[in-house]
This record gives sequence, C-alpha cells and structure tokens, in this order.
Amino acid sequence: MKRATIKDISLIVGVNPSTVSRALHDHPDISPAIKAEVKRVAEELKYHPNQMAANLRKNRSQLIGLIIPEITMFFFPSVIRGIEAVLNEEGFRLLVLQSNDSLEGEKSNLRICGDYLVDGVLLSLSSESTNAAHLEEFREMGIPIVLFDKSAPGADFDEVLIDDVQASLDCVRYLISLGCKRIAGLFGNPDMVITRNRLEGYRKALDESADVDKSIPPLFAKTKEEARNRSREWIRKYKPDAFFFMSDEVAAGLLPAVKSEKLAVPDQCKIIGISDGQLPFILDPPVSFFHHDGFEMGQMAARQLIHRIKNQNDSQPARILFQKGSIQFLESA
Amino acid sequence: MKRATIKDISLIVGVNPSTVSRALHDHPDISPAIKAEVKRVAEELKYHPNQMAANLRKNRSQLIGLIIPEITMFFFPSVIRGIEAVLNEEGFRLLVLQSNDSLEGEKSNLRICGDYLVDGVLLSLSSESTNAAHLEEFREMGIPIVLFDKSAPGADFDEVLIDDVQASLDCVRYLISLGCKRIAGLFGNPDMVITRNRLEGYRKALDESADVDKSIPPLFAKTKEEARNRSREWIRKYKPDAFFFMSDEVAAGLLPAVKSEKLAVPDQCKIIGISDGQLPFILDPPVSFFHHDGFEMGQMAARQLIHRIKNQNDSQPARILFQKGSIQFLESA
DNA sequence: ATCGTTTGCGCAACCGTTTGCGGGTTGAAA
DNA sequence: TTTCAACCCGCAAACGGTTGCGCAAACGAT
Repeated sequence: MKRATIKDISLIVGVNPSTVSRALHDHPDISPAIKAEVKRVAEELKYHPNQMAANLRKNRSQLIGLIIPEITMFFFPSVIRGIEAVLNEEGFRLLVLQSNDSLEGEKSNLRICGDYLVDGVLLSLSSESTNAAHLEEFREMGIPIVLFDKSAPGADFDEVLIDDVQASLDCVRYLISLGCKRIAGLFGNPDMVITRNRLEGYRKALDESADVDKSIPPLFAKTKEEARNRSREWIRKYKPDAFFFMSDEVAAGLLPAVKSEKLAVPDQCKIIGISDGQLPFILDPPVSFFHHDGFEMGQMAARQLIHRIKNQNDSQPARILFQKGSIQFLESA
Repeated sequence: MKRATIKDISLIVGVNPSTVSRALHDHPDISPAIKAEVKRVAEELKYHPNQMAANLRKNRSQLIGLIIPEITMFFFPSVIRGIEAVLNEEGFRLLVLQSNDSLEGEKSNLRICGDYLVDGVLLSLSSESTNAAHLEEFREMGIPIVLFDKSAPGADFDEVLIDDVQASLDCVRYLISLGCKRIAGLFGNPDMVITRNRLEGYRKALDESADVDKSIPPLFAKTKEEARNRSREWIRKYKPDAFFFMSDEVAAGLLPAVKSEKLAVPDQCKIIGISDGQLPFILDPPVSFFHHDGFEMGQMAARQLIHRIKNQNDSQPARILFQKGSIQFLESA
C-alpha cells in the first residue's frame, strides 16, 4: 500500500489538489462542506502529508539540528529531554549529530544541517572551536544558531549559559567558609572556555582568602578514566582537605579515587562541584553541588531558538545566563 | 547569500541541469571534461545538494528514526553512540524521538517517521507495547524496523537482543556458586517483556539449587528513585545476602540503599547484575556485572537495519542474540 | 436590471533534484 | 559508402505539496 497523497484525495472528492491542501489547512477560502468532505476522505485514506515535499516547497523543514561533542551519560541526556519537551510542542523534530569534539566534525555537522534545511541549530561547541568563525557562513544562510553550555569568545550568537565563574566561585567560597585550607580543583579539557571560566572562579575564590593554600595545581582530565587514574597520585602528593569538581564527568572519576585513598567524606575532606544533579545521588558519598540543570538548559536553549526562528532579526543576539543560583547540600558537612 | 543550486551551476557551465546532476554523481554518460568543469564550479559556489529535493525525488531520506522510551543517563547514550558510529559511515542521519514510554507516543513517533520518509526505524519498545500490532501498518509502507533491547512477543521483525534469560541466569548462578542463600532480585517495570525474561532467568537459577531461599519477593521499580526508596524497607525485611539487579537504572537506586543499610560489600552481601558497564566503575562499591554493551548493541542494530534497507526482502526477520558472554568482576568477591 | 463585492475554487508555476528516453555526433567495422 | 555502435548530452516529466492569481457564480445594494 502506497501512502495516500493529496492527489488521491482530490480525485476522490473531485476537487483540485490545491483545494485539498487549503482545506486541510483550514484556509478561509474553502467552504465548510468541502473542508469536511476532504478531511473525511483524508482520514479514511490515513493521509499524512509528505514532509519532504512540503519542506521543499516552503524551504524549511521543521527540523532542528543538535550538535554536541559527544553524547555520554553526563548532562546531555538531560539536555535532550529538555529540548524535546519544548520542540515537540512546536512540531519540531530533532536531528542529533556528534562532532566528536572536533572542529572538522562540527563543520561537517553544520553542513549536514544546511543540506537538510534545518530551521535552526542548537550547538554546544567542541573543544577545538576556539572561535566562531566557522559559524558565520551559516548565519549568512539565515539559519539561526543558539549556543548552549559551551561558547567561544566573541561569538555573536544567542547563547544560553550558566555563569561559570560565579558558580565555581560560590562552590569554592562555600568550602572556604567551612574552614578548608587545601582546596584542590579538578577540571576538564583545559582548551575549553568553560574550563577556563570555571577555573577562574575557583582561583578567584582562593585569592579572596589569605590563609588558604594556593599551591595545589589544578588537575585537568578529559575523561572520567583520566580523572580517576590521575587523581590518586594527585591526592597523595597534595593531601587536599577539599575538592572542587567542575563537572559530573570528572566527579565520576574523582570519587572512586577519593574512596581508594581512604579519605573520609566529609570528615577528612569536603567535596563540592558543578553538576546536573543526577550523579550526586548515585555517588558515594553523596556530594554537594551547584545545580547546573541540563533539562532546564535544554528547554531554555530550545525556546530561544524557536523565538529566533519566528522573528529572525528582531534584536541583537541574546546572552542568557541562568542559574538555579543555590547550592544543594547532600553531605552532612 | 542564497544556497547555490544545480541550476546555478548549469547556467555558469552552460549545460543542462541534468548534466550537472549526472556529472556530480560521476555518471558514465558525462565526459571527463564536463565533469571536471562542473565540479570546479560546484566547489567555487560551495554547492551542496538540497537533501529535501533529492529525497523527495528519490522517495527516501537518508534518515533513520530512533524511537526510545526516554533518554536517560543509562544505556541509551551508549546505544546512540554505537548507532551513529555505523550510520555516519553510511551517510545516514539520526532522528531521535522519545515515546515517553507510552504506546500513543510510540505510534505518534512512528507517524512522524513516516512523514519524514525515514529509510528505517530503530525501535526500543515502550512498556505499554505488549505486542507489535501497531508496527504492521508501518511494514506495509515498506519501511524496515529493527527492534532492539526491548521486544514483544510475536513481533515478526528484525530483533537485536541479548539473551535476557541466560544473562540473569548466569549472574544468579554465580551468586549461588559463591554460597549465597538469600538472593534478592531487583527489577524494572514488570510490564516489560525484558523484565519478565530477566525475572525468569533469576527464578530458574534459584530453582536449580535446593538450599537457596526462594521466598524473597522480587522488587519492581520503574525509576531509580523508586528503587532507592523501596529498597531500604525490602532489605530490612528480608535481609538478603546477595542482590541481582536487572539494569543500571535500578542498580543506581539499589547501591545507595545498601550503603545506608550499612551492608558491607562483598562481606555481608554480594551484588551482581546486568549493566552497560559504565556505572559499575562509578558506583561504590564497584559491582560485578554481566556486560550488556549499549555501544555494541547500537552498532549491531544499525548494521542490521542498513542491511535490511539495502536488501528489503532477502530473508526472514532475523533474531540476533548477542552477548559478551562473560561476567566482569569488579568486587574482590 | 445593473453594478460591485464577496465567496469559493481551479490553473499553473514553483521548490531542487533525479532519471527515462531520445537524438545528434563520432568512430569503427563491413 | 553504408551501418551500427558507442558516446554525450538535452528535454521534460516526474516527486508531493503550496500559493499567487484569476475567474465564475452568488449575493447584496442601488
């Protein structure tokens, strides 16, 4: 059984295909009688419009491209749920693409988005994307881009971010307020702006206090495995009394290392960091965290993109900083 | 700047659009000279084919629909990586859709797949999909479906699964071989076939042994939160000396409960289950697991689907059971 | 009865690419 | 010189839906 087309309906009802199209879209030019009949037949034939055809004609696709470095168990599943929650209501579909954290991959994915006439792109930059030059030609084609979570300096696009500096600042200040003196910072890929910002917040907090040790070098780990492996030695060498982790991924490596070094939490060391909020309930011990909610960020990014799609050039690029603001405490610290 | 089209190229080169199309596809009818010139101009104009137009004409889309109940941090991120690894090589793109674990959502997603002319669907059934009746009309449209991870009885489609019964059987047998007598089983949504099968393996293993306690009721939890909340009471009431968990999701709820009940692992109780293999390295204590690799399953499902797309009716539906086969031991048990 | 307006629908072009067919040109074989 | 393949390329019709424009019928007002 082939799919029914508008033509099939038009033949049965005895009207022109254009009339069928208008009837199905409730165009005022069409009489109620014909509308009813067309819809009845459409129902009967289980007619569904061929999106490709409609898209070709309308020069849009109702597709949104999502480009992320790599989909892991951390953060992005929440983000995708948030995005889809918003997009589905608006009738958009999600094309998921991974850049493999490379600039080339990102470019290639952007091209794919162009080829499929996506109506907009949600983009979390790769660590190799130190600027936004490769996005410019995309802008020329009139396809809106919203950057989220990971941006780049001078990127003149809509952005949805948390205040990375402030978030880590808050976390480390909290550790200092507990009396911690040797606060170790665990970070991700040092090439990324997000890492630099969170590092900045960490350092700023340390600098505020006269009597904390500032000699412990931050540890940079690109994967949770690397975080776990290198954490042990780091811990042994510097004997921290507190840890700040910048993401769930590195936290997932840190905790096992802390355990294997027999550091009691929170008695011997406190741990806090920035997290999507799922892992802290799974990890042992539960760690406190600055709530960086992926679901919410996904929603906001999607909303901003849809807004931008509906009114292309109504305003300057928006820089949306959002934050739950508060730190959630799970340890008994 | 508008996108360049084949027509633009044809005007510059001075040939017919059809010649341009053939030249770009290295059709043997076109002379090397024209091919070179066409490609040069295409390059110059940064030409990229409009997929929508090509798809409409060719009546396919190079799109694959992925329908899953819900994307969480468990399992599906790995699966998606596996799928994309295969699809990208073949030039397919992935449309990710969530059914919200409902039959209606699944149907709706299938319709969307049809509207976008997807070339195939990868489907992990919702818990409400107790049969595959709603997939039949899809088959009539000639769109191949590959079910993975979660199937239904009597589903006459390609399936990529692990041997759920055998996997849990192996796990529980192992616990018995360690001398465990009070083995508690923690499961997910009892409506799902996958749960029933894993429960069956669990029970079968228990039945093989005369002196194990068979009176501990299995605990069914649909979310990790439910697993955590209800585990405590369950543990207190039945004092198990071992646990079998059927998935990462319930394991993520179980472990904190075990910890809070002060059960030492593996001294006071052993824990083993079926896992994607990421969480066990994060959880404390690390638990042993039957490796149910999402990445690999994603790859296999994608390969099977592509095979089916390329030769539609070459054979009966395949039922691919795969397993790493071995249990990985992380505890010192 | 006449004029003007609204109502309701058809005509045909169009979106960009693909593809069956046909035909002109060139070359070699008979 | 005729014949018949290749060899190359253009023509035009698709794919299915959308939309500007035009026109006839129906209606109201004068």
